[in-house]
Amino acid sequence: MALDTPTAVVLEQMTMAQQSAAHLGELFVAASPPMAAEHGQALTAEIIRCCDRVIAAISRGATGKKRKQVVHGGVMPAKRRARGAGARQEVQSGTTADGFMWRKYGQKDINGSKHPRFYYRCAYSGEGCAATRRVQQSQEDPAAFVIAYYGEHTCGDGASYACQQGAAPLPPAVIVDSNANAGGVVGVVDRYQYLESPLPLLAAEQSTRRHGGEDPFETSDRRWTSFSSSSSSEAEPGTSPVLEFLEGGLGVGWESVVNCLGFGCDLPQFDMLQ
DNA sequence: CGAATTTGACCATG
DNA sequence: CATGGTCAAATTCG
Repeated sequence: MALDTPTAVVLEQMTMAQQSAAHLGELFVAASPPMAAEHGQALTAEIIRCCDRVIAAISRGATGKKRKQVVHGGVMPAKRRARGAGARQEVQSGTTADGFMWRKYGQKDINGSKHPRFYYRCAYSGEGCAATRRVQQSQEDPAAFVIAYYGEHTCGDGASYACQQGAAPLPPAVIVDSNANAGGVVGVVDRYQYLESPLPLLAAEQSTRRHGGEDPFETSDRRWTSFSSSSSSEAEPGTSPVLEFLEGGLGVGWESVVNCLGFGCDLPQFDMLQ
């Protein structure tokens, strides 16, 4: 495990922070004064975005040493991602829904792999958003998808992304260190119960389920109910789930992140964080 | 009928 | 030259 390197710790903690914020955002959905709910969701979206930038910056720094710099003659191209270029983040998840709107632009059978690989770009790529992701059904666990994220969403205005549908309902995920040789697991984030997806199934999942004979999804008990009808939105009388969550320290060890930063791990340019 | 997906071709990379 | 990532015409979907 690479958890003993400062960079890995920061990456893991920031990812946990993202998921915590996403969870908090869901609690705000059910918050009693609609005004507070709105502000709460905006704030959690902001937190998620900040974490996203930190992860991106750190990942860039970590991979930059190994990645070959392709120098183009001054023109923009950079269209095609270098083969095997490291993902900004790689997660293993039970669903391909991550709160963002993606448009599929390709599918490919991969040589050693039993399942095809799907290529998505941000639904707002037309507006210049460069975010991209690659989804592949896991070999060992056919019920899981390995999702690699590339690029960053640029379709946002600071509080939220145009392509983001509320707080990201991040499912339990295994965060994989894409910089490690054999895709070493950096950390396991399974602190939350399985969250229902507010989104319609994406094409990859739909087609997988449709044609499935021994398809994992056909036999799965998982139910995909609407987000708003989730029973978890009913708060116990007298207690606020939002407050409970906050009192629990956001569920994230911020100290370890701060400590890590304080001990001077070689973080990349922070001006990129804006 | 417009929008999203599918699918085979194209092409960069190693 | 094989492989993986992207393009774009054809097709399907809502």
